[in-house]
Amino acid sequence: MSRKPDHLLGSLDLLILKTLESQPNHGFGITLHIETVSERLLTVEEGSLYPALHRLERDGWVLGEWMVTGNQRRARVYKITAAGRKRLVEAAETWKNVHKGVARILRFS
Amino acid sequence: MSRKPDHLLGSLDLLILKTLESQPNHGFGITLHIETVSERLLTVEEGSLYPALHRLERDGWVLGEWMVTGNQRRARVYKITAAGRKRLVEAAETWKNVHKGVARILRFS
DNA sequence: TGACATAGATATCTTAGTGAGATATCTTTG
DNA sequence: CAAAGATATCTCACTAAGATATCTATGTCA
Repeated sequence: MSRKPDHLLGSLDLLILKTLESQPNHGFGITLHIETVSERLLTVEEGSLYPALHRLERDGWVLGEWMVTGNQRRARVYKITAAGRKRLVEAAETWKNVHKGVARILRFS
Repeated sequence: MSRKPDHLLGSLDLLILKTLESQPNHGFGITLHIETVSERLLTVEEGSLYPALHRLERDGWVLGEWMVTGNQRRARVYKITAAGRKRLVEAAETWKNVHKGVARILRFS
């Protein structure tokens, strides 16, 4: 299957926020979640994911902290913030509207 | 209504090709078509549209020529090419798959 | 005449996403 | 034990799309 560039079509922030809605998770876990739940329709490159997480944290939509575990493995766990939840609602709304708009074009052109 | 950057989410090429599928049209007409058929859910900025048309022409998906009319008004009319039709099918497929993937995340997270 | 719609172009800017490479630890298996 | 593969994060260089803003010009209508 040829992987097209830009195949996430600007929905990565939405996907991350939605993934964190129900529970905190770390970057790698978020990737797995998105790929699993989408049944491999979506893939997430590390080079897209980590910058996206940093952006989301910078903008206050998520809060990350280094996980403290028994072992030495480092993992940065992200929680969605209150602002992030509002942002999620907004982003989902936008996404649905764009989808609706595009669907209308695909049907009636 | 606040206009978000990138609100077309990478779907502009698809929208243009789909618009041209049934009949040739010029840039301004394409804009009107997309905005009308989407019932104003989508808007197309000139600064996005014309570069997109030039890209599509450069890549051979559409063919443009200056319309010859009785008056002095210039308009460049674009037709979709055979390659463009294939590209359209592909792009619509990709779009549907991404949509399906995102929808799964939005439902089951 | 002035306003507005039609029609097209482009320069600059920001941003997202990719690809590639780097680092490091943990687990499994030969 | 050693190698391989999975887990986990990060960053740099690059490309490309889309937004904003501005410009030109014509046609129409009040």
